[in-house]
Amino acid sequence: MTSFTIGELAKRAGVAIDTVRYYERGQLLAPAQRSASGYRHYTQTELKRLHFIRRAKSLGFSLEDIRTLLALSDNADIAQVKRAAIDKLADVDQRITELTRIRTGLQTLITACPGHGRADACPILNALSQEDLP
Amino acid sequence: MTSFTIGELAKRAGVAIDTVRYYERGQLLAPAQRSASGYRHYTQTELKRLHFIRRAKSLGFSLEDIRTLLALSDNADIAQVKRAAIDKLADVDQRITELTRIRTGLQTLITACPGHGRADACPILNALSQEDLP
DNA sequence: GTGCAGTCTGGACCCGGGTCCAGAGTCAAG
DNA sequence: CTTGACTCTGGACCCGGGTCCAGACTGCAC
Repeated sequence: MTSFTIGELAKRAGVAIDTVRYYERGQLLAPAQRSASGYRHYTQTELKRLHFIRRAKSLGFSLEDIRTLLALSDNADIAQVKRAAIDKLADVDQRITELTRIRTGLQTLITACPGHGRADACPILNALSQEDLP
Repeated sequence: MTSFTIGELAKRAGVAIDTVRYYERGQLLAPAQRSASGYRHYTQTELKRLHFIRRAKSLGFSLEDIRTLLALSDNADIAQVKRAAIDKLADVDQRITELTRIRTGLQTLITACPGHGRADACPILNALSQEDLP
């Protein structure tokens, strides 16, 4: 089985070497082996695992979330993996809803603001200085 | 005009006293006055401002973002206010777009996952292990 | 066998957003 | 006037998620 060094691994995954070691400290990713001299050696398995970590992170999972996902996937507990994903989706939906609400508010204010004239004619100033936003 | 102490303010806004002082250090919120002995005194105006800060924070704005939003209300130049609001709107749109991308990814995986059976039938685990990362 | 790139370790540092603490001063009830 | 709760300041510390050393060792090519 071909193996490669930490530099190779990092390069193939597009992350920094320090990040790989950081993940190792955080129990997310261990090298398949160590050489006699202490060099870390990785295989496709670890590369996939690292890809998994990066992919999950890009989907908004924290490293803590990912630790959990990895533990589940090591157990092949599909039901729990699906539940974790559903929870995360609910999270994301919540954030989108909130942002959409503020977006609407901002849009309304911008549309109503003439962009010139007296300060008390500016709905943006009025809304921010006096009112609770939604 | 009724005023209250930092403890009152913190309690009414549901934040820690230290957080109020932290916001003050970060130029987000200053007391209306200081007593002769140095005690901070706040009014409804500051309470509203603090509520605004917490709301904006809960929506995912950084304190830096919030500083900008709040600066709008201190600014007499309506054209500049409007421009800043438009910038902020673009920010919000960007966040929504990013979150929507994440949401779509998650939704697709969840829909395709049977939630039971063999691990290699779980698209969540499989997708997270793929090498064709976005 | 030497030179240079790569790797090792431990620890410091960064940023954002707080949180906690010590020691001193203040306010108000009893 | 005392006592207990509150507040003041400056600075240390925490967490997450890295990033960057220094100094020593290793591996490979020439």
